[in-house]
Amino acid sequence: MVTVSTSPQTRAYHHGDLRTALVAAGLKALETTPVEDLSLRALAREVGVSPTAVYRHFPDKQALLGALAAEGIEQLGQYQQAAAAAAEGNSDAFGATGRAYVRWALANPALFRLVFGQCRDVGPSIFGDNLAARLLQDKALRAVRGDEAGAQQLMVQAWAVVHGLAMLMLDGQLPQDDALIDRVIDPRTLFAR
Amino acid sequence: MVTVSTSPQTRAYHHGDLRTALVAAGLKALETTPVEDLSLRALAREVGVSPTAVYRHFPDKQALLGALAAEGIEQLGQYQQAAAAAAEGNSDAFGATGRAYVRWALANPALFRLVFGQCRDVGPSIFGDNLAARLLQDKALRAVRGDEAGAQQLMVQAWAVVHGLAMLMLDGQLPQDDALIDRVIDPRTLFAR
DNA sequence: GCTTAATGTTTATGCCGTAAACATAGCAGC
DNA sequence: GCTGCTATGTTTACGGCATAAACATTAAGC
Repeated sequence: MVTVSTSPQTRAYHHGDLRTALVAAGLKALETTPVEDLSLRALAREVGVSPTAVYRHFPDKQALLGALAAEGIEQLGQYQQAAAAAAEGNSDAFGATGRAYVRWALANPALFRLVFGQCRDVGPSIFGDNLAARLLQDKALRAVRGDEAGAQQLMVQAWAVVHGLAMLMLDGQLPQDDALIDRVIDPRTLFAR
Repeated sequence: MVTVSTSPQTRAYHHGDLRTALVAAGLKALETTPVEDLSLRALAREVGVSPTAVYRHFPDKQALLGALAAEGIEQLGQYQQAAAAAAEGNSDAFGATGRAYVRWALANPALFRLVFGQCRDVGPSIFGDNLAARLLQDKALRAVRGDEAGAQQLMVQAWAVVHGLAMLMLDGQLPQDDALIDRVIDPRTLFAR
């Protein structure tokens, strides 16, 4: 059979960079679709490839989700870093990174859920070498002026507050009210030190 | 056709109380199975009924999950109330209910997730007439000695901490360490008032 | 240029949720 | 006591899913 270009753009048999395309499509889909509604077939369709082509680049669905989660935690870290930089010198720079955490979650609900919910056997814990984790550690250590044990406690407490607030808002248990975020992550009432 | 008892127990065409049996089977399944692996067909199989019999009692899967969630929030409230009663007069009765929240979550991971994660259009927010919500409100109000605005803030902060801690532990981001729960929910360092 | 490995496709299996049509049986009124 | 209605199950069917296996195409190295 002669490979005549009958259509405007002849579809190449090989995609070129399917893996990247799939991750991009996944991230885009998560902007409007909850993670549990994400399907490999839909992604493949979106990218213009057969339903099982995915398996040439990911052993299974979990692996693809893991790649998306890795992108997510990276983006979260960068968003927090920007907020921290903007609040540099501010009396509550620590709080600023916490508020950024919650705001990023609200802006990227599905991806946020994926990052922290799908990590059963996928990615390492946030206490890896990712930006968000390093920010948390740095800020906490600074807040307690070097007290190691105190920093450890503060870190977990702070993480719990912002994570819990984000989750409750995402799950509709609390209104997604920006002012409420400020009222909860309030340095005057939150921690006693 | 004669209805002869050929088998030890003749299976009645009608189950008797299928709805209750399904909920019970669902709760039992959630003890060992994550909520996303729960299937109507498996539940029907468990109860000994055809795959579609479920639809005589629930319009769809979400409705069944909603019924399970309702059971869950009820159980959580009772567990917290027991803990609160045990800590009555204790200087940190408020903290006791918070620690109970986290411990119940760790003991019932799938059900806890269902209660707070599946409520998109299922159940009302926890701020309904359930026990857990009332406990939170009472304890917070007492902690601030009647200050309404302060109680509101404290309530959300406290809920966020315990919910975040529970989630992070369930998702493997923090070790499920009982001592860590005590260190996080620590009245001396958690809130400044 | 031929071989080979990488990358896609086709086909198939066995789950799933759920809709529609049909079967059974308890019960209400005569 | 018979009749018919309604609640409750069953059967059958559909389309979608993840994934496995066999096959096709193409790019890259010798």
